[in-house]
Order: sequence, then C-alpha cells, then structure tokens
Amino acid sequence: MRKQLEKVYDPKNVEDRIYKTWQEGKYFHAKREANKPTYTIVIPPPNITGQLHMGHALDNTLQDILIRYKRMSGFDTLWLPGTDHASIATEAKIVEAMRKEGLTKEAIGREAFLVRAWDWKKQYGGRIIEQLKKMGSSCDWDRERFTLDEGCSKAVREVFVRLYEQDLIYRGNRMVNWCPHCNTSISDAEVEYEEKDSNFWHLYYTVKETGEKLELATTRPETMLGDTAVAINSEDERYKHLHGCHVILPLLNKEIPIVCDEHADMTKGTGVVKITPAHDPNDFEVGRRHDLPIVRTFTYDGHLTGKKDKEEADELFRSGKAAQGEPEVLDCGKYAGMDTMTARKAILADLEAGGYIKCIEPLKHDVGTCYRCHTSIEPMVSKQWFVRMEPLAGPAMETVEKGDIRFVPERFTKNYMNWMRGTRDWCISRQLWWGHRIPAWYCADCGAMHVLKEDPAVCPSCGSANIEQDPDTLDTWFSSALWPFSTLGWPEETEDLAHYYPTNTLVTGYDIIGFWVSRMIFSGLAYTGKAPFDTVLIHGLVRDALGRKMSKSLGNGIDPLDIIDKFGADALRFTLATGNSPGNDMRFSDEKVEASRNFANKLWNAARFVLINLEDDEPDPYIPADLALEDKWIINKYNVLVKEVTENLDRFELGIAVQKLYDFIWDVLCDWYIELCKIRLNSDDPALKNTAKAVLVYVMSNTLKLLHPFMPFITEEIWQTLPHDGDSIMISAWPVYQEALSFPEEGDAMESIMTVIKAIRNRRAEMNVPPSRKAHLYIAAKKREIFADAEKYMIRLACASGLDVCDSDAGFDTNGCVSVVTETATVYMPMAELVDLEAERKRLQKELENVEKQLAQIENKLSNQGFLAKAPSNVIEDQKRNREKLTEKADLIKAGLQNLG
RNA sequence: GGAAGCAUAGCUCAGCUGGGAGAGCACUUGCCUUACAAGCAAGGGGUCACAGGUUCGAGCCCUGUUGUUUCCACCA
Repeated sequence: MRKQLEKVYDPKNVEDRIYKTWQEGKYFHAKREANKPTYTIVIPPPNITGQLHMGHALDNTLQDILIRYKRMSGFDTLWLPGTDHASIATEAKIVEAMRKEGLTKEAIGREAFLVRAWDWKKQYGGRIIEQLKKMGSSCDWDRERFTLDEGCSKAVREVFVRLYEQDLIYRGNRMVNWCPHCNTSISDAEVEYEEKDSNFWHLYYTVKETGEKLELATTRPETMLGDTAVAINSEDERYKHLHGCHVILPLLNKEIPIVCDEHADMTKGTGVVKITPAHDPNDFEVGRRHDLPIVRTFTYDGHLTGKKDKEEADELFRSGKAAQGEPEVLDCGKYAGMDTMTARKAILADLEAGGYIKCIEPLKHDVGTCYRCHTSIEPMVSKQWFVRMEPLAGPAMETVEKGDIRFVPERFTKNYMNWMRGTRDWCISRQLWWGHRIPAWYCADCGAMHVLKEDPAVCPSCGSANIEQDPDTLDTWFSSALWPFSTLGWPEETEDLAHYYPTNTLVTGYDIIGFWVSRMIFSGLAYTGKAPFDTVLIHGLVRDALGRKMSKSLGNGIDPLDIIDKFGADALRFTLATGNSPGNDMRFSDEKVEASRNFANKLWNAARFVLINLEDDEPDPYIPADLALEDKWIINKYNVLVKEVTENLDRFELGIAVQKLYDFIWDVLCDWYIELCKIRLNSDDPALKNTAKAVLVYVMSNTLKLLHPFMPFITEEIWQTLPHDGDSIMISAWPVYQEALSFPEEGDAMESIMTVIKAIRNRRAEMNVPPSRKAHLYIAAKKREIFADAEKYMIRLACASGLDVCDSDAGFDTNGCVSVVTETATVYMPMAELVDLEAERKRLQKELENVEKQLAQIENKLSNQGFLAKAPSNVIEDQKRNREKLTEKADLIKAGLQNLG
C-alpha cells in the first residue's frame, strides 16, 4: 500500500526526523566537486551568548533559501557556519556569574578566568547552533568554526603582525570611548547616541590680567578640574584684547592660558570654550595643536582621580616609562573617588557657592552610550592599539565603486560609502580577557616592544626573560572581519580556500554594515587581495506587530522556537520570506504565521488528494502524450512559474518568488486544476485517469522542488511519499523552463472556459440559486470550438446539467433565460421563475455602461496620434485586442438587451 | 546638520525595466460539493499622502511640501 497522509499536517511529526535524514545523507556537506561551479555563503556568526531571535531567523532563512536553490541548481555549495566569541558580552556574563559566587576577575586571575570562559562556551556555545538546525538550516556542520578556535586565532595573529609591520597598526595615547561599566575602551562604531535631558551650565572664569568675568558654557561641568586652557576664536572682536591672557580656573585656583583656536565657534554661545584635553575628543585635538598639558581627572572605572592615582602616574613619568602623550593625573582632593555624577553635583554646588554659575539652561542632549550596557561613555585619553584606516578604506571603496561588490538593494552602497569615508582610526584593543590577546611583548629590562607571530621565551632584543605580553585583547570585530577567509583556512593555502574563496553572497542586516561588512571588505582586500564576496544582500529588522523593535527591555521579543513549536519551521520561514522586499523592515505577527501554516496545510491536502488517487505501482513523474486541454493549461502555467521563480531568486527577490509559488499552488493548482482533474479521476476510463494522475504527479512534484528552498520540511515529506526519482528533494535537480511545455493557445482556450464558469457562478450567487439546483446551459460563441467539449467542465464546476453550444443564439429559445456575457461567449440559463425582466435589464444596462466606459478609454488612446506614434507596438497591439474583445462583449450585451424586448 | 527609507483597501504589506490598481487578514452572502471549515464559491471596499513637472501615458520618473521611521555626524 502506498503511504497515505494524515488529514492535517503536523510539523512535529516531520521536521526533526527529516532533518536527521538530511544529516545522515551528508547532503549539507560541501565536497569540492571539480566539475561544478561553486556557491559559498559564510554565516554571520551568532554570538555564543545568544539565543536564536527573529533577526537570526530571518537572516538564516534567507541564506538557506539561497543555498538550497543553488545546491539544486547544480552548484557545489558551501554554507559555512560558526559562532563568535563575543568578547564583551561573554565576559560580562561570566563576570556576572562569578559575582553571584562572590568572586571577581581580579581575585581568580586571568588563567582561571579563561578556564571558566571556555567551560561556559562548552556548555552554552552550542545552543544557538541547535536552534539553527530547528530552522532547517542546511549548513555544512562538518566545517563549523569559532572565532576563537585555533585556525581563526592564527589568522588573527597573522593579520595583526602583518599590519604592524606595514605600520597600519600602531599603539598610542589617543582619545578613546571608554565604558566605565564594561571597563574597557570601545570603538566609535560601538557608541550609540541616546537623547537625554541635560543642562547647559553657563560659568564664569575670571581673567587674570583684566579681572573680567569670561562667560562660557558646558554640558559636562565635572570635567572642569581637567581644564588646561580656554579657547577663543582669533577673529572674535569681543576677545581680541585677551590674546595671550590667562584665566583662573575656579575651585583649583589654577592659572590656565587663553588660546586662539578655530574650534571656538564665534556664532555659538559666547564664543568661549573650556578645553579639557583628557576628556573630550575635540579638546584633545585643541590640546595637541597648542601643546597643552593633558590632565586626567577620571579613573577608568568612572570615578574622580585621587592621590593614589596621581602617585602612580607620577611614578611613570619619573621612571621614564611614560609614553608620548601620557596624561598627567590630578589629585581631585575632596572630589576624589566620587563617581562622575556625584562629582558633578558636588562641583556645581561649590561653583554656585563661589558665584561662578551665571545660569542653567535646560537642554536635550545626545549622550554617547555603550552599545552593550548603555552606560554613558566617557571620552578618555588612553594608550590603545589602533588600525590606521585611511590606507585600507581607499581600496575598499574602489572595489564597490567598480562593482566587484554589489549591495542589494543598491541604496545601501551609499550607506557603506559614507561609513568608509568618515571612519577614523579603529581602536582595536580592549581591556578584557576573553578574546585574542594582543601579540605584543614588552621587555622590562631593555624596554623593547616586539610584535610576533610566535610567543617568545625571551626578549629578542636583549635576551632577558623578563618579558610580558600586552594584557589587552582585540575587539571581537577584528576577528569577525577575517571570517570569510579565516574559516576556510587562511593564512594556510588550503584546498577549501582555493576552492570556495572568494565567497558569493553575504546576507546580513543593514544595522551591521559599519561594524562588520565594511571591515570584511577592507580586510579581504588587504590580506587576500580579493573582495571576500560579490554580493551583499541586506535585509531589514523584524519588528513586532506594532512596528516596534523587538528588545529585551520592552519584553516584546517573539521567540522563533515558540513559533516553530506552534506552527512549524516551514510556516515561520515562509512568513519571514514573504510579503516584504529586500532591505525593508517587516512586522511580525501570529496572524501572518497562521496564514503560512494554512498554506502548508493546503499543500499537504493537495498532496493527500493526489495520493488517494494513485496506485501502488505509479511510475516516477512524467508527462504523458495524450494531454487534455486542462493539462496543457496547467503545464503551461507551471512552465511560466519555473521561469518566474528562478528569475526572481536570481535577482534576490525572494518575496516575489515565494508569492508566485503561493498563488500558483493555491489559486491555480488547488482551486482549478485539482477540481478539473476530478472529472477524469471519477470516470471509468483508465486512459483518462492515468493521464490526469501523471500530470498531477508531474506538476506537484516539480512545484514542490520550486518551493523546497522556502519550505524544506513539508516539501521533502510530501515528495518522498509521491512517486519520485532520487533520495531527497534537496539534492534533486531544479526545474528548468522548457519551450516544449509552452501551450499558450490551449492556455487561452481554458481561460475562456474558466471565465464563463466564473460568470455563471457569479450570476447564480447574485440570484441566490443553490448549488443543488442544476441548469441546462446554452452557450453562444463565435469560436464555438472552444466550448465544444466544455460540457464536462460546466457540469462539474458550473452546476450545469448539460450544455448546448451554437455559434449564435438564434438556435435557442432564450425566452425565460437568464443570460450572462463574457468576452468570448453568451451563456443562457433557463430559470424562468427567477427571471425578473426589469432587474435583468438594469443589470445588463449597467454592465454595458461599464464596458463602454472602458472602451471609451481605449478609443481615446487609440485615436491619440502621440500614443500611436510613440508607444511601443506591443502596447498598441494589446490595446487593439482589448478594443476588439470589449466591442464584442458590448455587442453581446446589446443583443441580450434586445432579446429582453 | 548630512543621508536614506516609508506614506497604496479597515489592518499588514506586494506592485521588478512607466502602459490592465493586487494579496493576506478583517468584513458581507451562500455552501460540511468524498484533498483541505486551517476549507469552497461569490461579493463590497482604494482621489495610490499633498502640490507641481516630465511623458502620448505616472502608484512607479523629477522637484517641492507634509507626516513618519532609521542611519551617520555634531552640539564647548
């Protein structure tokens, strides 16, 4: 007995089992087949701390659709998966866990900390991978990588050393964004601005030489202890007399110079700016220009510096170990140890008491915050490692300009270019332990620094064993930037690298272009000499039903696993792939998944119908010779579908491709073709039956293939139960458009019949005729041959009891008939008792008006000389054909009216 | 301050190179028609934000306006 299907599709009975068979079949594994073109995607590695969220679900659905499509299309496909060590996020989790045990990083030390971190990774790092499998992702799990594994680490070190040797990495005291909560520097890209209520404090600083009060404004009064100058614009007439003068810094009673600098904008405020080189990026630059002292007043964990901090710094200077640009440190005295907010209050209180505050102006202010913990970042001068961006950004922009890398949609090119153009040197060192440790060693004896691929035992300069490695680690994105090639074995010249690099499509959200995409591009170019991929497919954000970003704090996140549990992975995938265009955000709601689930069930039941009608020994899908009209119609439609789905997939218009499939399966295959097939399947003629079955199986199984990338589980399950050739649909051949399957004329004829059927149904519904009430039909048609064999369709689909066809209506007694007109035919239904002549006349009149209105529009166009002269011929032909059809229809309606008398 | 997206049926959104306004959900009516009520059949519902322009022809292209969202930069 052929296997039959349950009445309702239950994904739970299917998904895990099917996924297992795929894995056992090794269908995901890329085999480096020499005779096939390659298609490679590297996964945007999810953080090991992460749980699958809707963003991942969307991202990976799109990737899986592309990779499955290409795999079936004869490509040697590799979808390379892996995870990211996520330095800040992971370290924060482990620190938090330790805090609950009453432990700190410092207390247990670096080594013990890293043991814990790796344990944590072992325990939780695989979670998200298992979740990706639930989605149906066809990744090559044999090649799974981790940004902190041996190979990736080797790549990181190789790159670091190379860049250092090319002077593209340097170490120095620079202004960086400091997160006092995470206790590390972060890059510019990792700062998020949030609007917060704040104030402008207008202060008075007294000029030493003239005794006048100089007014200036600040949003961060707590930095004033670190002021080492006040700047004015040299052009500013108001202050020309103050050039070369000094002010007395309140509270500290310290004399600091007034400098002239372009940074002071005459049009803003009073035109006077206080300069705090240690704690403001602009002021830092001013300080450099005027060689001002840099006085640090904050500790790295966000408190005001005190005696101890100052002594430590002084010791550095005394011993000569202070690097160039090393900031001095102030003992903030009574403010020492306060956090910045407390210090602000205290300092303001003292300024107020001293009469230094002119006024307070409320202000909405964008405050930089850490993208991880959203603590306000403090700009600090600090000694960090940087990547020199300018030499790297140039080629990265060129390669996109040349079209070697294409963004889809195209508009994101601009986004990328802006980011590249504006980017400053990249701060890559982090004061964290979980990550790639910076391969620089400092010798305590000779003071030399060495950047090396291999860990040295002694100082290469002086042979001293008294060497220490830089304690900092690298920005997580530094290793992510190498992901497309480090995962394939670079810097080794592996077979995988030779075969699969450069990769093809990178799929990611627009929110990550700056963080990741741009860095992969310049890295790929700089280290491998090749662009790492040819296309960047950008998608939007998945928002909640109200259009809000899903976030933990709002608690509006929807767990993809819950959705899978309720509706199945295919329904989730279908929902994410449908109804939106590339790069646009989408709203997610249960109703949409329900619709997708219903579609899966519809397909399931269509398959059930086919199976119920099959014998045990049915052959594999084939197209029989003796096709009926409806067979040619659906095969023609199917053939067009193949073309459209393929073209749209090639254009990354996945939403359009899947919409075409939905429409075909539901409206064409189910609502019409299956109903049409019932005529033959219910007959006693085995030849008719066999043809219908063969076409059903052919169209169904090939349509399943087209749908497979979008809904892999259900398509596999059905395909396996149908007669089929091969072990799995996922490695079957993608259908191709065939000229031999094109039947446009039969298609048109069938459509004419369908139009008549719809018109009859419409009339019957209008008149509330129950389906049980059958009626004999009379059809008058110019092309009567179209309807010559239409009786069977009418009986089955138009509640007819029989059909007579004639080339004019003269042959019928139309008295007491209800008529209905289409472009190709007039149909008469004898329903005397239902005929209301007056109503009938009105209805026909209205329809005539309608047709004539359309006709007038077309007439208008066709009499327009400009249109005839300039419109393309096919458009003119279309219009003429329409005119013909509508004229015919109008004539038929007029005849009908006349018949009514 | 710079840039981009969006504005189409009650709701959510498609509409690809300009040539017939579409889908899903919701709504109305009639149907358990032996694949499916998670269904079938029929139907109502739109000044395509507004104002100009280009064109024989504009939802689509251009300019401006309004509303909205986002990204980047800056705000002493």
